Amino acid sequence: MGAHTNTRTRIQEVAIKLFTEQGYEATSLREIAEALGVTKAALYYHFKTKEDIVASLTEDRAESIQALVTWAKEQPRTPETRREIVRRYSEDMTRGRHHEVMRFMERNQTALRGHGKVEEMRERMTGLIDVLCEPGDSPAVRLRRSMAVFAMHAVWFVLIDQNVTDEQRIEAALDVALELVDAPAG
Amino acid sequence: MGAHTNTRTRIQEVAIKLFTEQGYEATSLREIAEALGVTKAALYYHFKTKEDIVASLTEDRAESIQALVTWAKEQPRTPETRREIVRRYSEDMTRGRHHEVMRFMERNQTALRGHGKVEEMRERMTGLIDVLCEPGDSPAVRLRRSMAVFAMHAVWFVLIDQNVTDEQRIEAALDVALELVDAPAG
DNA sequence: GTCTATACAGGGATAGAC
DNA sequence: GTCTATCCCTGTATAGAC
Repeated sequence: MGAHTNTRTRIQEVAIKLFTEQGYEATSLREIAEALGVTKAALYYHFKTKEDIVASLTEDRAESIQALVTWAKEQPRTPETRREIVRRYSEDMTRGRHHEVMRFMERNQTALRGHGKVEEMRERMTGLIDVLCEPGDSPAVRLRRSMAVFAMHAVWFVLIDQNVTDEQRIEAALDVALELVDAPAG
Repeated sequence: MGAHTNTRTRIQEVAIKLFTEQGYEATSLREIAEALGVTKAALYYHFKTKEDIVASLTEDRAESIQALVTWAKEQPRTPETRREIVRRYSEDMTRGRHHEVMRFMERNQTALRGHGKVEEMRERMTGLIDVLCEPGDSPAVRLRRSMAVFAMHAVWFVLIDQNVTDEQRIEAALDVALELVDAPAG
């Protein structure tokens, strides 16, 4: 790992920041380059295209989710399994840049349409919702399970201007998500 | 109301469709014009800028939300008031293009940064969450209330490939949202 | 590994004819 | 009310020097 490793990482950091704040399409490679004090051409040395930067950002995340889904498929579909999926997912979100990546994807959904790696991630997310549901579940139950997962993303970008620690976020998300994956009261 | 009224409406219809499907930035005025069989310049007769098209789309929606928030502020902050807010919001979403507008906004959040009318709507949404909360509420409760509102949006764009009727969607959203605005069990 | 310079396409927007 | 023609800007991407 030479000096280029550092530059590559710095590009990723600045890119995810700007993509999230200003939008993917609204952020030009020139802006990213300027924020780093390099030129556009330097970026093209590290990433073949703009899309490639996004791909590099989502790869880790996709693997994590896939590992969880694979594990979940080997378990019985019980309430306790669902709770364990939620716990593992929540814990996973605290690692690396995972919640930043999810935020970036939530906020740029349409702009990322058709990007190979992004579509792949979308499919994995659908797989995750699926293992939280059974074929006969009502729309309300399916919605509840989707909201459980979304709550674990959303907690990282709602509750702004409140001063909330990371620990409080994790606790709040778990609380809400666990409630939502339990059978509806009734 | 001359023939231009029709064209204006058709522009809005095509615009919201393409903005939602492909993304706001990814959709050019040329595309919208071609889909309508007119030219870019024709669009500029009806709307001063691209941003203006978005503004025209969000105006009705912003007024609706504001009316609800104004009403809510005059009520006591009781569980029953929260439930009534949810019922009214849910009902409102079934009118006009409201849920299409929300979907469009959800999917293009960053791209719409800084657009006057869009920021205005964002503030109104924050106001809505606020009337569902009290100052001392925990992060978990605030998250729960945010998720209640989001569930009423999300139900219109999750649960795809299931064949779900509009009535079923409304029922499911109400079910989940009402649960989420009630005090946490505990 | 990073630069300058440049090609090339496509965007939003305007002027003025019909 | 809609057209053609055009301006100007910014985007992605590449070639080739250092």
